[in-house]
Amino acid sequence: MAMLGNVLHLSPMVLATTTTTKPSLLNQSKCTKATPSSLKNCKTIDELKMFHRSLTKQGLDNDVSTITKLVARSCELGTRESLSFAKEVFENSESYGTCFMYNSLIRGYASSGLCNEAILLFLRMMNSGISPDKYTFPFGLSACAKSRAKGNGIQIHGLIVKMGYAKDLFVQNSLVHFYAECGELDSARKVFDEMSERNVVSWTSMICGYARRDFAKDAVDLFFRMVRDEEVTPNSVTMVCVISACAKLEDLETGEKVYAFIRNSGIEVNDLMVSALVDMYMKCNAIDVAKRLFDEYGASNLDLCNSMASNYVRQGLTREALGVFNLMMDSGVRPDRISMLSAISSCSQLRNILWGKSCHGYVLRNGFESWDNICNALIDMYMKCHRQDTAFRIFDRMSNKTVVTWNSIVAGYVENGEVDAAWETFETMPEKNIVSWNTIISGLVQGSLFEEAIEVFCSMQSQEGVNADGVTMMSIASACGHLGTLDLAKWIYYYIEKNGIQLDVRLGTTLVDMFSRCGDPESAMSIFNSLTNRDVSAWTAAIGAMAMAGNAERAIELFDDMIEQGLKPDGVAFVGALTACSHGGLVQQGKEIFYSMLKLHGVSPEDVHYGCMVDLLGRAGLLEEAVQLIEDMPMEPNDVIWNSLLAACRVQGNVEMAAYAAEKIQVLAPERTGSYVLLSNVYASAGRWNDMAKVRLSMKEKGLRKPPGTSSIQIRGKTHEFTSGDESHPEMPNIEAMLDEVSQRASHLGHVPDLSNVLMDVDEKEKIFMLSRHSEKLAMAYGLISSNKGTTIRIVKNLRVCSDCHSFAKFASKVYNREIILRDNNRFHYIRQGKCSCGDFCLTDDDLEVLKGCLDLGFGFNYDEIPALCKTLPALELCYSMSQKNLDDKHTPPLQLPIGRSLVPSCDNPDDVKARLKCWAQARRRRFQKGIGRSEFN
DNA sequence: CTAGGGTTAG
Repeated sequence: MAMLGNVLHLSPMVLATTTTTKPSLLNQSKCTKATPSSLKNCKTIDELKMFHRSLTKQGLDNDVSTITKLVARSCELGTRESLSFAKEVFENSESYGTCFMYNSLIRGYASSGLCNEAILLFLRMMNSGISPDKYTFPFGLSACAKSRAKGNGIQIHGLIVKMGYAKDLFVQNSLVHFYAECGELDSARKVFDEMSERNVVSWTSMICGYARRDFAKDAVDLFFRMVRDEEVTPNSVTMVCVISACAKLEDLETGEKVYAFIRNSGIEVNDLMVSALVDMYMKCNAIDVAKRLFDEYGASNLDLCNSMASNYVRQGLTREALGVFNLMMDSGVRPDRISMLSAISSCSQLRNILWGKSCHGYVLRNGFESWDNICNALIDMYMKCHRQDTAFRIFDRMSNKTVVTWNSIVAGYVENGEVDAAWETFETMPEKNIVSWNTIISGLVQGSLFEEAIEVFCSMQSQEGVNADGVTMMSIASACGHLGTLDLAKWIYYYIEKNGIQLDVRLGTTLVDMFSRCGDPESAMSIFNSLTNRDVSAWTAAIGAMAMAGNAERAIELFDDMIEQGLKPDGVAFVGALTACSHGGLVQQGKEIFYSMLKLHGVSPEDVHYGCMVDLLGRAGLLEEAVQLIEDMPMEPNDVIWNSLLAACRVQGNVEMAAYAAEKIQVLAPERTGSYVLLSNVYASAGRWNDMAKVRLSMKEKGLRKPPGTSSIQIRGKTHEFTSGDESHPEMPNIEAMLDEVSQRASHLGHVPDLSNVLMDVDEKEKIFMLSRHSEKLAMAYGLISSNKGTTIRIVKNLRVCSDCHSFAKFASKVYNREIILRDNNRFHYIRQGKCSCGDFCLTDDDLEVLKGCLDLGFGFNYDEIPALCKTLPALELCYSMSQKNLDDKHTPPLQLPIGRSLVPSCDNPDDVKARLKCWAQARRRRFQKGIGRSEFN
């Protein structure tokens, strides 16, 4: 990613020799006599500074060899301060201008991860007329390899050939390493194959190249070729690479073989190898073996601790990770920045802001904040702990500038002779990279701040040098799915294609989910069909898409296909299948799937699965069975389960059971407002106004309020959000006119407003008005007037859509010939031609017979108020056509019967409703037989 | 010259 300008065309200004800066003041009294050999004892930057001071005092500061070692030592410490000091010493001694000095600093910068600076130095050296030696190229290439500066590395390769170093073994080795690191394994292999002579390093570089990319198998193969066929003796570095390849492959067998090889060949097991072995055992899930090794080699090995801790974090064993961390501190090992990454990540997973902050403090005290990955980990931690402001502060302080921008800024400073400023430019906060942006965006998505996430994504677009990757798009697609905006979904898909972002299974799965949540199951399925290597989550997303679209049969087919393909369904997949059954009213299949979970697939049903079953049985009117299931649950039923039962009671109109369920919820989750609202709905439907008032009063006493319902609709890229009774929209007069028109036409078709949806103690007229101003109605009316004729209207609602608005949508779809897709917090409603895909409030053929009779007797009805009878789709259309005919027939106008609240308000038992309706149906048949009545129903 | 462990997603 770091691409500096063309080596040969770099502005000479950048390369201008800089003047000296003054060394910082030091505590002179503490100076001891410095000799080149005492350098080894310098462990801190202060000691190094003291050493330098002492050198200067003794007049030894022009000993090139010592100065170079000092520079190298200082670089090794790897803090900003130490590198700055190294640079200072370097600038002071530049009069010596040796190749050796340059080599040392280039290497220092490269090994500290400051590759851009290293490359700049390399370029500066090339342009200053100092001839490089065979060491300069490897150092320069190492910097290019680390920062993946492919272009610069290729240019250096050109220079190598031009200057006649192409046959040098060391240089060739570096080229192999560079190409492998940049993912150009073919080029690396070409250099490797053409070498006339190879040493361990050549082999190791190539093996490591394979191991680091996704060719771990090739790495292992090459290793065995090296030791068996070529009889080259590996060293510890080779072994570390091979072990890590086994770790990647999660191949314990080969790993153990390699370990045996090490013991037989007498290679000394060093700390790094132990770390690699521990890592390998951890990744192969042999935690106990890893732990044994860890205990054996002790906690004083920093690398080993880091390896152990990071593996614990990866497996979500955060407490164990922090335990390792504490152990380190106890044994006096100072955690480095790699340790801190694990530590911060643990705090982030634990959402422990207190420990997180103390990690941040440690980071600041040690100067680790100059590393981008440390900053990114901190941003993640603060985001997950809901300290968005702090996260953003760190994020904003990170540099926006790319290397190219840096180059020109530095050039400008150098031109004006502002050398300090030029170097300071490199000492700003680390560059914001794609991970930083991804961390912020995903943090916002996880905090349900979806619009904000998309906003940040948009501002990222204007950042030069930062390009969205698969991870970015997963977060953005997830945000889009929550917002339900199809236009955005389409744009996201287009964006991914246009920018050539690799569509792997994970991203593909997110897109399937996104399209299905945006009400476009066709696109969801076409993406699913295009995916190769589908895993269980991909299938689950497709099952969910079909379930949400109301196509339960297809969902179950997919579920069966998945099993047939040999994939093992997991808990989430079962939730998808059971939800499909529940929404499609497939009681028998749902039961079969539920009971097959443990028996056939070895997946223990969790509370969510019981919730699905309660939902399934409840919707089908099998309340007793649902209660029985709850009682048989092996775990304590939670509030979600009771809420499923309560919702079923609402549909079935079972007051007593509703009250029982609500009571349970109020104990388990007193803050759950929805249960009060549902219960008061049940009472209202049953006409038990006193009980309803009591529920509302107790809500008030507890200070609970029904969250405001909001509905949004996108018109020409702009989102319009409505709340209930909201009159702020500029087009309100037109919206109101439209609302009146729809409700008038609906009432002509026999629709009676379902006032039980109004939980207010007001008179009937007021109720009718309040009902007519529900947010989803406002959004629909606005959609009808402001979008083109015949286009689909898409609404997203935060709460569950009320039954009256559901009816309203069906009438509107029929009358205005519009497809309406309504998404609420429960499911999707695809409404076309007066019918809805959701499966609720729809009738079976059997029920239809009953309803025909009902109509025939002159009862108008409210589609949504026929509980227990409502299952299938085609029925609704028939009902519609019947009521249409009813309307046309002057002799049987729609009757205004006491059905506003419920068809049979006093009746708690759905079977009674059914029985009564059946009587009517029989009456109708008798009339037909006598030749009275209308024959078009046959 | 070559080296394990590292941040973001679900």
